[in-house]
Amino acid sequence: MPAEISGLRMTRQRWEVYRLLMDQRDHPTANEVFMRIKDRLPNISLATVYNCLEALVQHGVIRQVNFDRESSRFCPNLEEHGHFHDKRSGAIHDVTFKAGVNLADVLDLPPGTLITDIEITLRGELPVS
Amino acid sequence: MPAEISGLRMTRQRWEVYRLLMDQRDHPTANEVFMRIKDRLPNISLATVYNCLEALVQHGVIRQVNFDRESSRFCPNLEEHGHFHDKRSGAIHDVTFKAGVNLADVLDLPPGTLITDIEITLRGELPVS
DNA sequence: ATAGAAATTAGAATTATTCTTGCCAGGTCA
DNA sequence: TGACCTGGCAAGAATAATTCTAATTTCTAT
Repeated sequence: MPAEISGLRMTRQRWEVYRLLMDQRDHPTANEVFMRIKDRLPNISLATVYNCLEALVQHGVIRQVNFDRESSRFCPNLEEHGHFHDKRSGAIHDVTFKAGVNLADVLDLPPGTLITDIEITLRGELPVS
Repeated sequence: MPAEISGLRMTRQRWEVYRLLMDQRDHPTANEVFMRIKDRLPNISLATVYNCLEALVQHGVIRQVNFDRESSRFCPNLEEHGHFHDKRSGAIHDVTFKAGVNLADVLDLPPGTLITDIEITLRGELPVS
């Protein structure tokens, strides 16, 4: 376990939460993290899971993703990307832009606008394949 | 008051909620709608405001907008657009695409994907002007 | 007018998240 | 080494937005 990540001091709990997200990149909720992590940390509390996730988000190590008013989900992908929610399976997939596209370029914003954060959410159905 | 809008039967309460949103297009929350509407309907309940907003959303007459896990906000603009949240003023502004841009075209999605809904949220600061 | 359906109301219930408090571990400095 | 001190953790209480429930009122169609 590294001493810190992006300036955030690692603890056993933070490290396990982080590893879990890196290993299972299916955008779990705080509660799902809590349930999955019990194997390794049987005594961890839900509040600690929330604390760890918040600390990781605040240090830019993971991202928090919201769909409507559902429980927040967490994502270790730091590349600029959006999220596609497949109604059929319920799964959430990362979506990237086609090469060369800069989202700020296709939006009509007053010149000089400073954008600090962009969030893109899609809902629909993947092809049956 | 029309008998219905988009197939939704109008009632006094629904009509006033709808008018309020059309007149004050600043993306109020359910609670803000509730407080503002008391002038006209002193006996309306918050539950009714929620019911009316839900009915209007479900019939596609208005849109529900979420920022992170804050209270939902409501928007009468049915054009395809995103929302920019100005950190300086706290205000929310509608953002449209530049002419000729189709968002689905700039995203990397498996061919055949059916998109039913797109949501774009920006955060940042407008120029001081 | 009247029966049945739908909408409204008030308040209770729910749920995700945050807060509070006490405790414990690990690092620091003498 | 040993007392201290800071920060993190655990457990459960508290919060806030929203939804649900049950009872009443209003509509609609006959």
